[in-house]
Amino acid sequence: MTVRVRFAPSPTGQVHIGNIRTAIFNWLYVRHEGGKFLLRVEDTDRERSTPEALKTVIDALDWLGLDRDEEAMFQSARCDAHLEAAETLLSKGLAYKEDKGKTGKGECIIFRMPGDDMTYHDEVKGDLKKEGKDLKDFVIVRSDGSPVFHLANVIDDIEMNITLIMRGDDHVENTFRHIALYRALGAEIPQYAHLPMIVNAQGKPYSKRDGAAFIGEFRENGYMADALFNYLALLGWSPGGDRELLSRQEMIELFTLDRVRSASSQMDVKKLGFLNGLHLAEQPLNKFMEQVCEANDALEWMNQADPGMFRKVCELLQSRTKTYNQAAEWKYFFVDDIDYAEKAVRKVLKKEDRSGALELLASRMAQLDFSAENIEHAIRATEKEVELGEGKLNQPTRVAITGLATGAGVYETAALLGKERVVARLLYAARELCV
RNA sequence: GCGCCCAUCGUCUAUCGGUUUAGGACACCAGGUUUUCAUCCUGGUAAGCGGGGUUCGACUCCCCGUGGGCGCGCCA
Repeated sequence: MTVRVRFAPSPTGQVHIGNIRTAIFNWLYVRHEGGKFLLRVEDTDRERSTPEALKTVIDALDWLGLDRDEEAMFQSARCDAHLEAAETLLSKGLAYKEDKGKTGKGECIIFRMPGDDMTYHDEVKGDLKKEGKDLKDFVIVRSDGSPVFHLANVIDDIEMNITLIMRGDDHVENTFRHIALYRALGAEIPQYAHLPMIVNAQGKPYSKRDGAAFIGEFRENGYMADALFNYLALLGWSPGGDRELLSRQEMIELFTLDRVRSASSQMDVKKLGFLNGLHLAEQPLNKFMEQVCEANDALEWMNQADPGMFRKVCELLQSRTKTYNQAAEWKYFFVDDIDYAEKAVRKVLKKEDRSGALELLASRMAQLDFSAENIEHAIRATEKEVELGEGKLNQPTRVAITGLATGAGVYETAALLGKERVVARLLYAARELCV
């Protein structure tokens, strides 16, 4: 029998990293096994399940490359099937009607737990058992006639022929109920695998209060899909050995459930950032450029940037970029009116007056055949002339021509900027900023 | 309260009873390279929650304790 797994989100808003991590593990597992990855939209909450929320889910899956193998199932369309199953259980005496008096709407349908002790094997947590006395009957159809999660979930998993259910471990206790339902319905019981939670520094479930928690936020913050995928895959799973930077293909080959941990793990944004830098640097230049543009499409100057120049800037800065959003700093390459980082100006230009040196440098630069090598010589010569130590004029030059204290190599940066801009900025800095 | 689950450096993890002075990565610290910036390189600090067993031998198995998480809805 071919392996079939599903990702079953409720489209009620943003997609949490814990949820998407569950999707990633399901996907990795099924791609490793050569089975089918399916999507079931649990949209029974008609109030909160909006088309926008559904689109958010789809976008998140697509962004991360979690491709599905069949059309999605919508739970809201399955109500009749759920109710029919409830009737079957009722007719077999496996469920009963009762007015628990909580809603004032009359009787609901309650599933009768067999009362036996139950055990099942969890693919990540091992053998789990629960005593019969702790397994209580539960409502499967509300008194208003709507099916409850447990029923809908199981019926749909049966319909979709799901062979392994991988989900968050907050569902561990539900599993006993679900298995009882499977048995009552005479369906083959799937395998189960429960994934530990992603927690914050306090050990509590990681939430938006702890930082970026939704997949859309990471995307907006300039992270790469491959890096987030890699990072999240490593949260609770390890291929063994010392491997961390992994391609999707490698992860597929290496992914097995017996290497999934059953202890919760803490989100570490710094490590994600590190991994992101690695993945970013590995990209082909064209791909990198494309992504930078996409991530910064709100920046007017970038949209209007000369393509040739933009390419050169990307080439120069790719290796030192951690997130796509950092490209917002590259503005000084493309506009005449640049922003100066106040702190850099104060520390590098004002603290010790470099106006004379910069003025002199500007006049030397103006005569130059403008190559990185010649620029370096010009800076060296200027330092000598004004009796500054070697290298002392590098930072002032950088701040003067870029407005920032960090960037690519200053000679290359100046060369790329072009003589006209460099000279103008040096003069401006010497006359206006050094005082 | 009851039930279930979990427990290795600050963090993510390796270790599937013995090749271990517990390895790697992030972070941090110190040097070096870069006559600048970012990288990069080298080194360092840093862990088996406590107590009992089992065993020739335990981080690894068992029990108790402690701590944390989850569950106990006509939510999903």
